Amino acid sequence: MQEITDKISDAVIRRLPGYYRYLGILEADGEDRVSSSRMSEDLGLNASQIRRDLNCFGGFGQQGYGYSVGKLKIEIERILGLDRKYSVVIVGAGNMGQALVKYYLSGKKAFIIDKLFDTNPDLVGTEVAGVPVMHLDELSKYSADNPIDIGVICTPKEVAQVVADALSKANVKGVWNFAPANVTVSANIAVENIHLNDTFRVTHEKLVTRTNRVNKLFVNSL
Amino acid sequence: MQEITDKISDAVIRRLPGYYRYLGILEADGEDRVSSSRMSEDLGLNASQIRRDLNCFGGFGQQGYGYSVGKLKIEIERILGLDRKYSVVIVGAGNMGQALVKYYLSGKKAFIIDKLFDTNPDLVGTEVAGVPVMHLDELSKYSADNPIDIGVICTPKEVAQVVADALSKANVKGVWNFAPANVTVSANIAVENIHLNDTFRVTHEKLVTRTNRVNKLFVNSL
DNA sequence: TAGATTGTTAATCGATTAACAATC
DNA sequence: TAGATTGTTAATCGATTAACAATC
Repeated sequence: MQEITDKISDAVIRRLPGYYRYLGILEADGEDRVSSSRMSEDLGLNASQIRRDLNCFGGFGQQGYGYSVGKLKIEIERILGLDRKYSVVIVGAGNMGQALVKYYLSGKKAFIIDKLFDTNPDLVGTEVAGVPVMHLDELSKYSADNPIDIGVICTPKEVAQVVADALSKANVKGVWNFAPANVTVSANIAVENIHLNDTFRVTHEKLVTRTNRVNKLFVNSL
Repeated sequence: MQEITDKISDAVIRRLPGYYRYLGILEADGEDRVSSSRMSEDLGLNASQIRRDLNCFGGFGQQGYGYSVGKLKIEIERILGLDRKYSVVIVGAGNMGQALVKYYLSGKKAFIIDKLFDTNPDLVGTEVAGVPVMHLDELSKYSADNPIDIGVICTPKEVAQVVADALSKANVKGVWNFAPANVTVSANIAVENIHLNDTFRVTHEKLVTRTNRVNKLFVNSL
């Protein structure tokens, strides 16, 4: 495994998924190579910045040629850890849990959704897109036999922390929390509080700000 | 309306929702005042940075006292534009659309979800948490009589751009796109491509990186 | 080879932090 | 008033951009 150094900044890491998505589009279009200046145009980023970003992880490019789309995509996939497989369980088989299964995580080969967990008797025993829904009480027993990499919380916020504790006991290695409340776990578990709510707020602020630059009338009428 | 200047950086704006959420918690706990040093401890940010952030918008604090929780919360609410009301329609009444209605946008007084739109005959004519589901073909007529501030795309990615075009024609002022594909609209409409997928990737990268700092064994075993 | 484009250094720009005078 | 804490300036730090030598 490649040594992950602390010197790669969050600013760089935040841009990687965008590069990855872009390279996927190029690949689908049958493009073999891409230069930093082409990427710069398409992504609206400075070409120097792109070269510098990609160089954080090693020299993927070739002078006079540019970058190989396929090779670069594979490298970024590796950096993002998407070349591995992760066992995922989702707690909460409501709309958000189901949306993740059917819509956002389906077809992502890195993330294998093994089980959904819920307490609703109408849902326990059913399947969502082929993924069985078990009762939350069975999580502990299940995890004893089936190591879980990532536990996803898609419950109402009132029970988010309780579920986080249950996931901790189930020895998950990371937690993605989609409930609109912060949860805490012990320091050896990675946790990401996603706060979709904040997205709305930031989004909206961006809306006002960005629009303001374009057309002041619009802001005032909004 | 307060003049929105261009000099407020994205870095500051990204922190505002966190301040807002934190102040809500303090308020619920019955706290009247808070100092930048207390916020610094609780939020893990530098106290200077917090004071500087809050000062971008005017002097909300008082020397020797700190900040009034209630007043500061109202100020940030105003800055984020959450003191207004926005007419929202959601296109796509599947799991993600329903999750937004029932789970993430319910109880947010700034965002009024007027209608859901879908093409599925099983859904058209039903209600989701009291919000009627109309056929997408009716969007144009509906919007002629009912101005829409924000159109939300919760469809499969294959139709995201078509829906974005329909929303443009319906004269929405902003678009939130939850489909995992970029959509483009004319420059006078604000668009936010949310890319929940990227959240997973970044999240996961953070997971690996952060954990690496804590416990190298963990990374290697993951 | 000549042209193109990277990798990388140096310059710039912006954001964070420290320090402290202002002031409640 | 004295103590506390902001608002703000100055110092530091880090990220972005420009420029160009290295090199394919």
